[in-house]
Amino acid sequence: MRIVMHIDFDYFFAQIEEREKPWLRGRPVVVCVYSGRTEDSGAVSTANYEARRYSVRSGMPIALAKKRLHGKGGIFLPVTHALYEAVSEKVMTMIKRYADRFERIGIDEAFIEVTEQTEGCIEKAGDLAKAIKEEVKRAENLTCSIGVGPNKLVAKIASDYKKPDGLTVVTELEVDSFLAQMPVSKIPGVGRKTEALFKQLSINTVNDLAAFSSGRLVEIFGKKLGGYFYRASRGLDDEPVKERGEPKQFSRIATLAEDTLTRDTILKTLTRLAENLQREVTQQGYSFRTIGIMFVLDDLSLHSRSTTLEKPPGKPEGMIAEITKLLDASLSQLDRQVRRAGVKVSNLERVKGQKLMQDYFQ
DNA sequence: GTATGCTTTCGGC
DNA sequence: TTACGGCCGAAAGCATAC
Repeated sequence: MRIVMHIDFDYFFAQIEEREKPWLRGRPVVVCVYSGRTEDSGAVSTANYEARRYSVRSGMPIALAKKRLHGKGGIFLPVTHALYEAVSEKVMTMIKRYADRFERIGIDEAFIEVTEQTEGCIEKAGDLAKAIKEEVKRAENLTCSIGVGPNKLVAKIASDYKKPDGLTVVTELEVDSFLAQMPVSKIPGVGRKTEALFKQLSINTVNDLAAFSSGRLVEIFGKKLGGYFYRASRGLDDEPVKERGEPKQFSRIATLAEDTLTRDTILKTLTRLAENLQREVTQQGYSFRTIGIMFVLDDLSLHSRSTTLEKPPGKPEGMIAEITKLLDASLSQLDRQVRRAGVKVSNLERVKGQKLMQDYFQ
């Protein structure tokens, strides 16, 4: 049997800010992405648990978070992404040393497979999880929550079970009873929409879901997703823990000073983003064949359009020319004003002769 | 009928 | 009363090739 661990750092950005500024401890701390449009426009990235007590959540408008924390001594800070990246790099390197295999999921999460070094012994895995938590606390003064289970699915649900600073170990024998009474929304991939659909079908708990036949689920959700739900409700999952490969896309998006449909205004922003993006992608040693633009309209709906070229655009001007074409094609279709504009490149290929970043550290 | 590739949308962090 | 980021990967939806 496999043993997999999911490690999730608690309110990562806000925790790092607290660590850097200890006087913030005990107060509601809200880390924000300010869009620059008005004083408070933007969204909440992360909030610490004091702020969450007042129902401040990731993704909510900053103005709403301020309202919820009115008179509560809330601290609002802008994101300092370079700092979080640097901290992430350190803790991930630390965690990797404990792993047979390591898979980083975003900036503050990772799966590790530990089957071999624990010889499949779940008690050893629990001790290992404790050791990881202690080292992370000692070396970086950060807490995390860890779930241990027979696969990625169970480990992920387990890490969410007790937080912050939690540790939940689920043995193979315990999987069914652990999952049975969970709300279906705890299953990764079940978001607001799927949850609502489940509710219509009187599926509220994982147990309810497990009572559905595989055929019925496939009918409703299709072969892939239906099959996934069928297996997930039984705690079954054989996704391997695998190193993250090469990146698949790069993008930049920005909020415009005001909603608009003026071609020139939008093109200026797209051009700036494209130049910035191209610099980054080139520096990282990639070329790209697919170029896309995307818009968030004034009702927050999404619109995007992309094109794939025969070969990578040689110079920035080539990229800008494509973006201009895409913009003109889009503008004739848009019936709402543009709030945010972005550029995306994909279909990446490593440029030969380019040194990998990691080669510099040998 | 199935595999493959491209574009657009969705959802997580 | 309303309020609203910046990324990423993957799914969905579609067309085409075999």
